Amino acid sequence: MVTIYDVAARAGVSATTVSRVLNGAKVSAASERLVRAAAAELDFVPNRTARRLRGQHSAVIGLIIPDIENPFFTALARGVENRARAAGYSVVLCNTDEDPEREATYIGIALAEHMAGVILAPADDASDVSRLVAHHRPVVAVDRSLARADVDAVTVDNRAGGHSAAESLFAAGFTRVACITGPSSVETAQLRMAGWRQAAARHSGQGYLEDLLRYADYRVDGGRQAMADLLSLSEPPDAAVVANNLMAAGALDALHDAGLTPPGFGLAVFGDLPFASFGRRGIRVVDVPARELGEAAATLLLERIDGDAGPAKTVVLRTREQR
Amino acid sequence: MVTIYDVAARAGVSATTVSRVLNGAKVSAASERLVRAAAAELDFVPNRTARRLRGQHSAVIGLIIPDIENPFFTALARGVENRARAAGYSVVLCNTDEDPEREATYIGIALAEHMAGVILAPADDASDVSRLVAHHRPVVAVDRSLARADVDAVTVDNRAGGHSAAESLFAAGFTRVACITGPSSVETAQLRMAGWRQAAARHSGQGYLEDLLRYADYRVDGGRQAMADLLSLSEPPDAAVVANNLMAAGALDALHDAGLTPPGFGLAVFGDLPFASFGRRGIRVVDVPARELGEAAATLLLERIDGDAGPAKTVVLRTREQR
DNA sequence: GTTCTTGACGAAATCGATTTCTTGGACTTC
DNA sequence: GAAGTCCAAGAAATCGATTTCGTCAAGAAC
Repeated sequence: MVTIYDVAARAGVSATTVSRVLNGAKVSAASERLVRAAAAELDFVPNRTARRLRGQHSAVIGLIIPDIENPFFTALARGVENRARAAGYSVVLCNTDEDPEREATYIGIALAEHMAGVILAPADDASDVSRLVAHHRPVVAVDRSLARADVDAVTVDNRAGGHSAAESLFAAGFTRVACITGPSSVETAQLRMAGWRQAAARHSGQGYLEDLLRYADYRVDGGRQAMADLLSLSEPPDAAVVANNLMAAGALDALHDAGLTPPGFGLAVFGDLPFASFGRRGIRVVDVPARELGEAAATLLLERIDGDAGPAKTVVLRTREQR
Repeated sequence: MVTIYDVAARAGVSATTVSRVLNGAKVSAASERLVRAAAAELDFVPNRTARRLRGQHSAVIGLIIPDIENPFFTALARGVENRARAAGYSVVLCNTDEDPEREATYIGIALAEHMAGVILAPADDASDVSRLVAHHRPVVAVDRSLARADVDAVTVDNRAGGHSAAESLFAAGFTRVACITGPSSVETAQLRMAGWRQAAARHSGQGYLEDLLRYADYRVDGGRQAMADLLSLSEPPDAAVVANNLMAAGALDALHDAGLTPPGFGLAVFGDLPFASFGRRGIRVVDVPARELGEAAATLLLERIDGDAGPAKTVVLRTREQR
């Protein structure tokens, strides 16, 4: 292992001088040349661990997401990374698999690693960031807010999105518009459903509302089963609002099995279906700006890292209906 | 910041004893109780930075991938993570966007952070891991091998996969089987194409081979354009082997525009098309075991970290044709 | 010529946990 | 009861970079 002492010895100066060269402090041109030459010859790599121990800060941001295989979260990660990189920070991605225990583990790691801050897409309402808050480590919640903690958050207007999705299906002439939403313990699932419910109640009264509502799990298989179940009703729906991209893939599969396809059967989906443009024709997509969510969260976090101590903010981004 | 000295003072013991309790060394039951109580009361979190500086090793594995939005690589990441977690390591995901410069930056970070090892899905043939090798840091290449470096690698039998994909299309009665492959500078693109070429030459002579071969960029738009281009030939193909999942999504789109769909038009694809099962019907998928690739790479890396100093190995996983 | 300023640079303290080396007391053994 | 053994636990060194403080010499000011 090459240390600054090795470099110093080789250059015939002190470790202090080497450190100064590395960090751009004032040093004579001659010393600087000697040090740079010695560092290059020895292929010296400064030890970040030592630097961090001394400096007490880390230039690393932790990003904790529930499902790395969901394109929504990878797009979000991309947004975080873009913004963080521009500010000189690296991003460490942690995948919890929707498991609160793994989430807690990663929060512990973020603490112990002295990461500059954490962006968390909470697994569910029970997510506990109190340890981060107690240690004054900046936190931003993204996608879902944390009801129980007073931290910054970035979300989208889920209710409005659900409402306009349902409205546009009614406007297109569909009359029995169902809803497949996520787990009832998840905020986004509740809000998107609430938007649908409001539109559906207006257009067709309270009558069939509960019949056409299904809570699933935000996964492909859950969407498939929910749609199959809806189609088996004696009076099946002729359209549906689906609350996320994965369930929509499953729902499409179930429709296909029943010989139905959009736009014959009306379908409005929260979030894009990447790599599926060929199968997406005729579907109404409520665009959830994943990358922008990530960018906004990173911006908030960087402000906190820079010392902003104001009260917690929530940023709400607009959803937009495509086609 | 709470340190072990604070805990020690509170418990009325020395820092040494606190450290021993934390690391499971022999300590009297009474001391252990005191220390644990004090640590809990103070919400003590051991500083990993200090621990790492002293211990000289980090329990963090770097995983460098070219495109975090490609499900192939996220599945691979999942495999790495599973294996690494089981062995007590954390995984840090780094996304290079196919940019060799960003790749070099992350390799530098891996060095400076003293990560235990690095798993690299190389951006292209020019990837330079010589700095890692020079510092004796374990490296495993995955998906693509590194011709110029003598390091462990995990790949799939790309040539055999390309061959059997083409063969199965011929066997199904198609006669003009095209190939859309990746950049000519990328090993997997060359090998998959070579497998197709071998089968195509046998079934139909050398005649039209070059007419039906297109080099694209492993991205959705590239696949769309290549397929559109092939379909505009005076004698268009009736089937195609597509060398990765993203290009296949684009190709399907182009087919759809031309009013063609599998299985009427034969399509064999390397890699799965997640979230697109509804549109995948009739497509032959050459299953690239992404997760298993990641697991195998992690296994190799962990062996190296544990001190295995044998000569470089290459592990080749079998592809499997689905349906 | 003496005092003051300025600038370059080195010695040593520091960050927090681990580890080696010691110490002191309890317990055996003959 | 003296010598030897064992064990818990503390003092201090250690990891590698940064930073404070101090030194020394060259040039400025009077």
